[in-house]
Amino acid sequence: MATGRTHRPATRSRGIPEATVARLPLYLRALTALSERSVPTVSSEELAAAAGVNSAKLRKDFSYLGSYGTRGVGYDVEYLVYQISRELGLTQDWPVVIVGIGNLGAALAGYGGFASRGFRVAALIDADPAMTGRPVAGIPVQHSDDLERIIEQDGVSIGVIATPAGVAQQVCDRLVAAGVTSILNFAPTVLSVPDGVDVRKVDLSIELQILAFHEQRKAGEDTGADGDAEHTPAVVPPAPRGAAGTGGRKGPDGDVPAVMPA
Amino acid sequence: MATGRTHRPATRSRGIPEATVARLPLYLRALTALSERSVPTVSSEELAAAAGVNSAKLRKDFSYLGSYGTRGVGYDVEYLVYQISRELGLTQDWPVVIVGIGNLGAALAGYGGFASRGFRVAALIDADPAMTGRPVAGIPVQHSDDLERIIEQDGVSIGVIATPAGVAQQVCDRLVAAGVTSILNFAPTVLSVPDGVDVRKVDLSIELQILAFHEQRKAGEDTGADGDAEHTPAVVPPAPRGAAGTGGRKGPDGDVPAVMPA
DNA sequence: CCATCTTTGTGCACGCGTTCACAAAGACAT
DNA sequence: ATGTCTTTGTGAACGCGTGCACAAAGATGG
Repeated sequence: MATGRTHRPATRSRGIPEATVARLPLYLRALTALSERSVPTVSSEELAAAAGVNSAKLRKDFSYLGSYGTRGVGYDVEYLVYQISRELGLTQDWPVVIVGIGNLGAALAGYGGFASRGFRVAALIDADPAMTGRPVAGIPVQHSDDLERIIEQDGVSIGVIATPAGVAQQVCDRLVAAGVTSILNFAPTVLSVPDGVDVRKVDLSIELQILAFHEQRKAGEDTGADGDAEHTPAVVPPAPRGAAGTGGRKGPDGDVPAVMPA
Repeated sequence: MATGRTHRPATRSRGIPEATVARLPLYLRALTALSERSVPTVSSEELAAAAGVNSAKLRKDFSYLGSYGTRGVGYDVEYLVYQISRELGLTQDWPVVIVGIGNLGAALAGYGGFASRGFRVAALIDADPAMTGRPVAGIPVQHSDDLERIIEQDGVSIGVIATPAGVAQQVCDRLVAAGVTSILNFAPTVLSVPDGVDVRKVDLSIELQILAFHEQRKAGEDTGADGDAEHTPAVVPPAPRGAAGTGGRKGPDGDVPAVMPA
């Protein structure tokens, strides 16, 4: 997955393991699909297959929520949808603000998956005055000067940061100061936040780099060439020290405006 | 984090733990920033702070790559940048195709972080004939009929899926059949792929749901109200069974075109 | 050349997460 | 009512990842 976990030291909230919490949305999605097909019950085996996990893991996950299954039959789909939704807090309305309406911010604003799960885009915020008032995905963009007012007025507790990396920390600080306690960060930076605030990050570049690693390994196995070569001893290591080698100008990252971290 | 790991059973490629691989891009980013500021060396303590991790963890991570540090001094920034880049396979060019040029696909196409790390957008592909030929982020969109030809011709091994969920598996199958062995999936579906193919997924909706869970927990602790209520015994469970309760029509998800999974 | 001080590299212990494997629970048929 | 068969729920073992704490390595100063 492209998700970065937070520093949260595995606080095991309310006895439900973090790993389990991360899978609940997966089960919920699979169950919702079954529900729409009017399937009354599922076995752990079937549901696990649909969610792409091990059936034993799924049963253990559900056991943390309580005993909602019937032996010899399986789980009642509708009931389970309700229980998981409640557990995840999706039975209530969550107003969300998106800060940074560039390519990515706009794409996120137009995402249909928000409303379907109790998330409501309360506001779009951007620092560019030229954007102010312009409707994106049907919602008028507001200027970042009004950030605090918007947060407090609408009681927003979840913020999405889709700004350039350079301003992400500032935006984060303002969000937190205004009362936001959960942040989804798309900017390529490590955000520092006070205790009690959750941060999750989504980083396209990191995902690609991880894929590249495995891809390289696959290729290396075939050729046997450089794949398992010992760390090249001393030959041709790039000029150690000296003036910043690469390019000189600030790299394409460093404050990427658009999508994800580098 | 918004990243979903694959089913890969912790294959520990080449002796480097998967968890370490996932952090290397983080270190690399921090090191690149230092390099641009012409900082010659860093201690594990400093670098760890910049990357947002524990210093012991960082040292252990680096120990898997070899002994690149100097006791009493720290790590040579340039040298480490080179070593990590090489380890991640970023010293070579990785052509990437993006399939599904909707809001998200377009945002991804315009992402500057690609080129900076050896990733090159080789092609944008969409099934809508109206899109064909239209330039997005300076690259003309090609029709999905040509998918196989493009993959083989450019030797593409990494594919990004940003299509609606409904067609994601088909697209995935075609990509794999054409030779792609690494996939980054933004569609809200569990993709099944043959052995040897890596899949990572990015799912906005899941991230938000995880945040909502913790958010609810925080709120529950304060009021003490519903926060720790036992799973409501038998009262008011939503109509178990019966015609698909919710709406009837296919939900807003199910084949979300835009951004991420539900 | 020796002493001191800094910082790496790692052995070890601990805890979370995963998986196996099975007993218990209940549906269903007779 | 009883037996059989299916499927859950979970105890226990295992493995990975994390973090502590320290010895070894090397720089630096006298």
